[in-house]
Amino acid sequence: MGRSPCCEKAHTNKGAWTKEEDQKLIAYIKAHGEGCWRSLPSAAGLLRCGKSCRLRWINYLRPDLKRGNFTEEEDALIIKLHGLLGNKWSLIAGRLPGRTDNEIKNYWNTHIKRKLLSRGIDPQTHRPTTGAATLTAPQRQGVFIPITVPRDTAVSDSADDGRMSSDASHDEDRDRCLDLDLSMSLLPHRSPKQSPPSESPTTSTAAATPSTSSYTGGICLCCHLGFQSCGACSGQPIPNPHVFRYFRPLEEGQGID
DNA sequence: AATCTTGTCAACCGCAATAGG
DNA sequence: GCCTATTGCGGTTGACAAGAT
Repeated sequence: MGRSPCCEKAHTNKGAWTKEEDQKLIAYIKAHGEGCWRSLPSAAGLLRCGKSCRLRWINYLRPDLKRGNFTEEEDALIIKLHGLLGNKWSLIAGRLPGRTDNEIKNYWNTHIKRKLLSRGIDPQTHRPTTGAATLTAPQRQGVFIPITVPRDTAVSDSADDGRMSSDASHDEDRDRCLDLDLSMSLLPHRSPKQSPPSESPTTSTAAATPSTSSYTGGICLCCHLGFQSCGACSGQPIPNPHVFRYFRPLEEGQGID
């Protein structure tokens, strides 16, 4: 039998949205807010399924969308995040204010993929296309990251209010280990009323903002995932008690451009 | 000018995760 | 704990535009 369709397909429009439909959707959401996508179409007088309305709003009509070309900084950030997260477009989008997962996915498939290939980098594994035949499981899962971000790219600082650690550590470790400082909350997202904005100086994005807890130490993502001796954390707790941190040692001869 | 090819991106589809009863 | 409804995500498609022939 299978599951029932998300909506009565016989009575819904498909394809490109008209201006009238857009206006109805915008007006409804302005009046009632987001959510209840299932019942929204009928309530808003739209012959669309809820899914379609949600997608239209999120990808096109939301007022906080940036639109326009991606900057070099965004490019670099997407590449870095893809290297860590793989095709988790919504997670990547969460780190790029004003960008949607769909937009990033499209941009990746049409621009960045080609860009990486032209540089001789496999866009899936983020490794040089030559000699990348045998990959370990962690590598296939995107744990290994290519070093494709130019040293002078200001991603870490400008795009992320200083959370990316590019300061201070201009020692040997800086050349040996790329600290992406990609923090993921271990705990449920805290609603704004519970979290004074100034409370978490080390986390900028709302989605990554951990709540206070009794956690006593951060966790290296490699160790958490069970990869033995990642080398970067040496099993030591990470100062920020609420985050995973990912480190990837550079390989011999592999440098930051 | 007409046709073909390629690139772009909005939208759809199916599945998985989550919420609620 | 189970079942169903709903939401969210990622892969894919198809319409349209731009460029090439």
